[in-house]
Amino acid sequence: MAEDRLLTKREVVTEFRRREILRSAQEVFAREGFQEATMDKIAQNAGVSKGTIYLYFKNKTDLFFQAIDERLNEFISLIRKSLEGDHPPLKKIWNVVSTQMEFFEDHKAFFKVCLNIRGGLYLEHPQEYFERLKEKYQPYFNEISQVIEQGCEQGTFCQVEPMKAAYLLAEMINSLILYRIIHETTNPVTQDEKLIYRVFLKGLLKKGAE
Amino acid sequence: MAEDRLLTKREVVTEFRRREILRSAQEVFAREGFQEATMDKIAQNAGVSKGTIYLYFKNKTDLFFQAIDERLNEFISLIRKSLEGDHPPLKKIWNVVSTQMEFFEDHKAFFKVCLNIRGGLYLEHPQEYFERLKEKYQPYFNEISQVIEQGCEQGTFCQVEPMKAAYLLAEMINSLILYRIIHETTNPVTQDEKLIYRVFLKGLLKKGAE
DNA sequence: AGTGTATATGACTAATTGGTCATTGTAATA
DNA sequence: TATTACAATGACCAATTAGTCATATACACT
Repeated sequence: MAEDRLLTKREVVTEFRRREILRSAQEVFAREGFQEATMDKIAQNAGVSKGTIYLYFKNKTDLFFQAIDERLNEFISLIRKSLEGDHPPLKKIWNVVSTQMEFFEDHKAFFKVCLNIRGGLYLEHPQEYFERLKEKYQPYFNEISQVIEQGCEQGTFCQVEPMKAAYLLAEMINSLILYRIIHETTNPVTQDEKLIYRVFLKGLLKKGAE
Repeated sequence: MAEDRLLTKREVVTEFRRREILRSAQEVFAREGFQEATMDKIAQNAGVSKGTIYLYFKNKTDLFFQAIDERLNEFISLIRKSLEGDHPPLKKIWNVVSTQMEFFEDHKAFFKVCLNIRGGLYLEHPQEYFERLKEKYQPYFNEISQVIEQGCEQGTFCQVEPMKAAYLLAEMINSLILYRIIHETTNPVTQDEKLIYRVFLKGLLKKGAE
């Protein structure tokens, strides 16, 4: 922003509205899924009228993906942060596992939506939106796959396609989240983190390497 | 069936219709997802009129879940078969991996739908349907978890919660299927199978065990 | 062949809901 | 305070579609 004059009241309200609608949308979509979440419900939940939503968002699909987008940004930046610095691959993998587990634990409702749309498997939306999501996810997989590649080069891990291994890891984490949701587990996630860490890493470890 | 007299023409047609509608539904749901698949499309695709569908199925949701149910039966029975006989856990795990990979490879479209509804994460359907699906999946997880338990007892695997490990394995397989769908891979699945087998098993193997 | 019964049809209905727009309200500015 | 420009509203419209039902058709049985 070039100017940093005080915002007028109108600008403040505008920004507030936008965020309030997004927040409401995240809530309702997470609770009811895309189809059942009507614009009226979202509007009411946000304390605005339906027409107002259309001043801020092009249409329902647009609102849906912007709602997801916001959370996804948060997630990606957390992962990024957990990979900062110069640590050995083993340590970094551990960071990914625990960061993701804890984020999803904190946002179970969001996660439900996310699982449904990941990979563009959730039909009934224009392809382009999925393309954008895929791009958005890309850095996540890239970073993990880089870590794995490092491990390979250093001789810690045995030879694997790093990108595939990254997918493996991501879904191993998802699987235990799923388990927790289905079985309504509320135990601390620590044990699950350790399980993944151990299986994944021992699976990749080169004989003799530590 | 107590009697095995010849079926009348009417009974033959009736059975044929039912199967044809189911097949059509599987096709359209897989291609378009639940919402976009209209009863008219399914009817047209099956070569019957819309009203006819309602003679065989209660409503759209019912048709949807019956369509899934049929395929799921097929899948479960394949897995069952692959676990028959008295083989060591390592061999059995291998059988699960390759059976599932190949089944999903042959039914990618179905798999898309399945991923979306697994675990009841696909909202906008009555809960009871998910409960039934969950039950249906249960034997799959049970069998795998038994194999793992065996491995633990025999001292091949290290101590893990067998059910969680079963979830892990299932999702590891899913992850590579997902990878194949997203990247439109058509390579033979063999390599992917080996990757899973190796990571999962080496991850579980007890030190010193083979 | 004739008759009764079960099945098939598709025009129609009712309900839902995304999106619009004329009207009303409100903040910024002179 | 008066004026203007923009924001908010919600009744309304158009489109979609699951499900129905009166009518038509085809089969089974005598």
